[in-house]
Amino acid sequence: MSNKDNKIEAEMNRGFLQIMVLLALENPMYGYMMIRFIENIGYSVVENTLYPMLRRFEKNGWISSSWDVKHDRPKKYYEITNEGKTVRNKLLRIWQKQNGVITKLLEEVKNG
Amino acid sequence: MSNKDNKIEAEMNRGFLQIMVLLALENPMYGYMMIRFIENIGYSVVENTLYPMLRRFEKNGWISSSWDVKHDRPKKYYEITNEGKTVRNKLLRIWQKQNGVITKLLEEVKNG
DNA sequence: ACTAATACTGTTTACCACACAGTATGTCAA
DNA sequence: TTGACATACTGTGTGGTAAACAGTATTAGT
Repeated sequence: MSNKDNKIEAEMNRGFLQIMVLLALENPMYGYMMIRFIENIGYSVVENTLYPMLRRFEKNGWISSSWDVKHDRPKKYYEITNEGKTVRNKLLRIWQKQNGVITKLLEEVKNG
Repeated sequence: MSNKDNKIEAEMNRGFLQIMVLLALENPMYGYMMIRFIENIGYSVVENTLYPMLRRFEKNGWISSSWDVKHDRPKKYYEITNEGKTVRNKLLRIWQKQNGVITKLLEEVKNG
């Protein structure tokens, strides 16, 4: 059951995580930093989800990266591109539409 | 590109569609009826997404079904179960949490 | 020296949205 | 009366992604 619950949450993360990451990368950030950033705002992502996602987004041209090798360990900073912003806005519009549908249906459920 | 966009929307539907269907099935409905119902509230699902989903949910015990063979074509009516309502509420809590995160991040983006 | 935190890469699995394909009945206009 | 369209469902295959599992290497604290 806890197993099935994890599956549910994984499904819920699809779509949402993409928006969250694209919004977060309005400010440059590297992977590990983002994991903690996300925890600070009350959510969580695991490494094995976030890192492949960042590589995928870069491949898509939605974000760009640059290595910071000046301070201690090398850090790969990512930042959203203009194309990424376009995608982000598109995703946000879909999200808001979906949120409207949910709100509407919820009201109907409440009002019997 | 339009191809990639479709993929994005497919991803956005994961999670959301589950909530929408579980909310809609507060009132008994059969598949085809739900497709039109969803269109009426300003969204859309294709048959090949909805029908397998309904079968899956029934297998999970989230919804139950019964055939209506009295009127013209046979219709498979589905309805949410108590277990389904528990799942639905869980999904809604996740959705609202995610919505909170997005709202928060959006404000930060707007405020520079 | 050892442990934990930091910061990343690589491979594999399970699941799902949707495309593609098919079956069968009911309705209505030319 | 036939042919198109709506209704109502089932079945199979594909591609993309979250997350499990696994590994590498550096730095900080004890």
